[in-house]
Amino acid sequence: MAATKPTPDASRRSEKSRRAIYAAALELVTEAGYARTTIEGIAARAGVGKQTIYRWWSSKADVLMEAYLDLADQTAEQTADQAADQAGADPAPGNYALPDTGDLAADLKLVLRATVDELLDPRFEVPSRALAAEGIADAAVGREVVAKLLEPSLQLYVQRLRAAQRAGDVRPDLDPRIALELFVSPLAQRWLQHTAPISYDYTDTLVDYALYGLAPR
Amino acid sequence: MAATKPTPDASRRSEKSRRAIYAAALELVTEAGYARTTIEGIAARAGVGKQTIYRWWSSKADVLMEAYLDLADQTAEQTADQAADQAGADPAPGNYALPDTGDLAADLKLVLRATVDELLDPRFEVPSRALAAEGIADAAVGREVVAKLLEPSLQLYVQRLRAAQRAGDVRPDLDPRIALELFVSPLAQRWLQHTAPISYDYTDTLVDYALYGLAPR
Amino acid sequence: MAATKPTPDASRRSEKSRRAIYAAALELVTEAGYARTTIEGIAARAGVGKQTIYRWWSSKADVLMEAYLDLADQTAEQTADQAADQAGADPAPGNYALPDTGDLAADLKLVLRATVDELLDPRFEVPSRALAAEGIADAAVGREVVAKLLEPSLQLYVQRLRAAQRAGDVRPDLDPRIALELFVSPLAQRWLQHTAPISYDYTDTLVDYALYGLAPR
Amino acid sequence: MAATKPTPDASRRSEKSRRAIYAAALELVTEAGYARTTIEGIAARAGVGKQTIYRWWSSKADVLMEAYLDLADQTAEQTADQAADQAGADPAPGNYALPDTGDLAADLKLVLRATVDELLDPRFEVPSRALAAEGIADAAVGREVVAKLLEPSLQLYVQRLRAAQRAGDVRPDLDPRIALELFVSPLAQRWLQHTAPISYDYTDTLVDYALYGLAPR
DNA sequence: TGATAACCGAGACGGTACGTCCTGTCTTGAG
DNA sequence: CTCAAGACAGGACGTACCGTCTCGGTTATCA
Repeated sequence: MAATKPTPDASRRSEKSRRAIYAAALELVTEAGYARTTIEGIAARAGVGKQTIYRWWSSKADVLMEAYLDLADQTAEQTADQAADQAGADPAPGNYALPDTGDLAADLKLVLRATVDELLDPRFEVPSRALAAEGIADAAVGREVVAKLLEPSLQLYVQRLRAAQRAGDVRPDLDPRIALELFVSPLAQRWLQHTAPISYDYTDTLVDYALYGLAPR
Repeated sequence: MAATKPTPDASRRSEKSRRAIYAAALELVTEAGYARTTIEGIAARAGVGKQTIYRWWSSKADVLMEAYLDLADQTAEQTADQAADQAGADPAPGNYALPDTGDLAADLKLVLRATVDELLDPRFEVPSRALAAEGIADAAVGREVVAKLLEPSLQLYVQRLRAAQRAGDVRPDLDPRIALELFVSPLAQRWLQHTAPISYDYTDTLVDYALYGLAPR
Repeated sequence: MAATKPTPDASRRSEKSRRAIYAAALELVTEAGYARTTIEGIAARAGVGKQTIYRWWSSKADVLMEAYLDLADQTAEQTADQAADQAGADPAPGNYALPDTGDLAADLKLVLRATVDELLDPRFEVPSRALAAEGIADAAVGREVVAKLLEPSLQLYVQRLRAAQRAGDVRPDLDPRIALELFVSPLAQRWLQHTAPISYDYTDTLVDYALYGLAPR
Repeated sequence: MAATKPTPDASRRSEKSRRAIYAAALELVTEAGYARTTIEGIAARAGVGKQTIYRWWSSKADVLMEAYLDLADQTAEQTADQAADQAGADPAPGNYALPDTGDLAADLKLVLRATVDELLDPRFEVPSRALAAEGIADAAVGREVVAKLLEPSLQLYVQRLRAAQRAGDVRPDLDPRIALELFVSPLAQRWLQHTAPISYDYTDTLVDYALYGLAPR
């Protein structure tokens, strides 16, 4: 509630500058990597004074976070528009739920395949990997990354697993927040740390292993 | 193998400086964090010329990597010595295998509980998290981190799971390298990204879920 | 004469703002020095928008110049009022002439002693020194300073010396504009450049040296 | 004596950088003026890191002061060399005394004419005016300017006037330090403040007025 | 008696320079 | 040759002001 700094007046903010800064930040991170991207460089590329960046963002990570969220929002909107063109009215912003066809394994495989696509799309990969790395190194950034990028997606899995529990497809006693990690975390770790390549086959296998366990039946 | 630079003469290297640099690097990373740790700072704290660092290491991450490996080796040696005092001669450096009591679930839970202890020990946590973050941001560092810190540990799980397959405790058709991720990666992600707290209960649960699957039997 | 910019309408100018800007400028210059006085600082102290300053003045030096002239006018008015209270009506603004008692040496010593007083009065010293310095550095400012602050005073000496020439107290062939510099410039230089302290004794000595020369008679 | 900062090691100082900085500072001040000359600009023009300037000098004025002193020394050396070529051995650095031909007026006029030449030489005029202005605005700089540039020259006049007093050409009771100001300060003020042009005629007149006084004989 | 045009406070904006910090290279003198 | 020490060219940091601009909000004539 309380203002800590001279509090800039958001209503007079330059929309043009904001968009130019987002674009410059994403371009530079993609071209040169996060470490070689500088506030000065973003300002220069965006044709903006440095102070305009420092006025509205607290750090390089903060700029990139918002730029990435903006990119994700716009992309989601486009995807939704295309889907709406095909399937009828659905003006909802944000993806609110995982598919539920009744076949849990198939639904999870579908979603994870889409995640693989996204993780391998260079427009998303470079900035989101940079944000993840910065979030690991800096706890404050980490909280933001988890709260705004990671946890919302994970909650969709929680909901889908709860539905599966109600349908009798998942043991009723287990914790969905832990269960989802069995197939999500392995993918995340392979992608983040390059421990091994990721593919549709791999995520399909993860779902099978997780649903039916490692021990023989 | 091949030397690219004027090749420093390793036989004349100052052992004292090397140890002082390791100590300074670990102290500074723990005190101030990786980002605020600088080569100049390490040199000053170690009472060493900057060139001595640049002569033997290629980057801040490289210094910290070796310092951390050295710390881990020394700690492992001490642990081994204590174990040897109790159980007889065992001069082997490095832990070569996971325990195999015949009870796979119990063995995995034991090892994961030890991992939790290590991940929460501040002497290890700060530098290894820094290395992980740097490894995500910088692919070259990432390869080193995976090859020297991560993969060796994972291979121990592969071996234990193969033994379990031979014993009939794990389905014979599944890939151990993927299987191990069901309980290792969730722990890794929670620790790396602070998505949720880690505990003995949590790792025990992971083992149960992974071995017996999410679907009802 | 001709206006180059959108020509502000002087009749609608805010008198309150003008006075607040003068006060703020003089205060800040006195407190912090000319270099650390900024347009933003003056605006903030005066509770005025920056544009109000840029609308009416062309530079920091310009603001200070007017503020100083205003201060000098007001002070002269007060002095004149006091004198008028004692000696009868004299509503004239500005001091029009040096005293002429018939004793040139005494008159000059009196005026120079008053000048010493003014040069050592902190309310005048700081801003006028700042203006002098800026006038030396910047030729445009210099012209203003000389025309508005310096030359008017010097002309009073010219007039008094001309009277002395007519009275036979000064050689008739010499140039009064040069002659006055013999006692005025030394005082100016000592004050401006702190080459040596200034005092009544010093200015008295200057008058004696200048009137009667260095060579023996 | 006591070191206040990490004290750079002067013996390892780069002579090349020092000379490049002097040259760049003088060039920029002459081309663009003191106010538009920046430390960054000097560093860039000299092909030098900014830190190299901040390591050895405390301010822009300090750089320019040393650069100007260096220029003056070198010029004096060249002049002395030329004089020595004509008149025999005279390896003395610095001009130690004013000429003394026995004719005080002639000697003073000669020296003041040389001063006029120097004050109008653009290589000297721009930087020395800048230093004078900065010295008026900033007391610390002012002390340096007076001690290193101004007072040494004035002391030469003191010596010449003392000799004249011994020779009976100047009244024995007067203070040479004040006396010299009668012809030096007017020239200084005209030059500094552009109150009027300076010329040989003008300085000749000053000497005459000062020696023989304003009052009729 | 509104309209309309200015000045006004406020402050965001594109820029420039500041003085500091650190990088990775190079140089010096001691061992 | 290594080493401690640290000067060097370079470049990014985050801050402070510059001078311009735009935004509502008062005035203060004119229609």
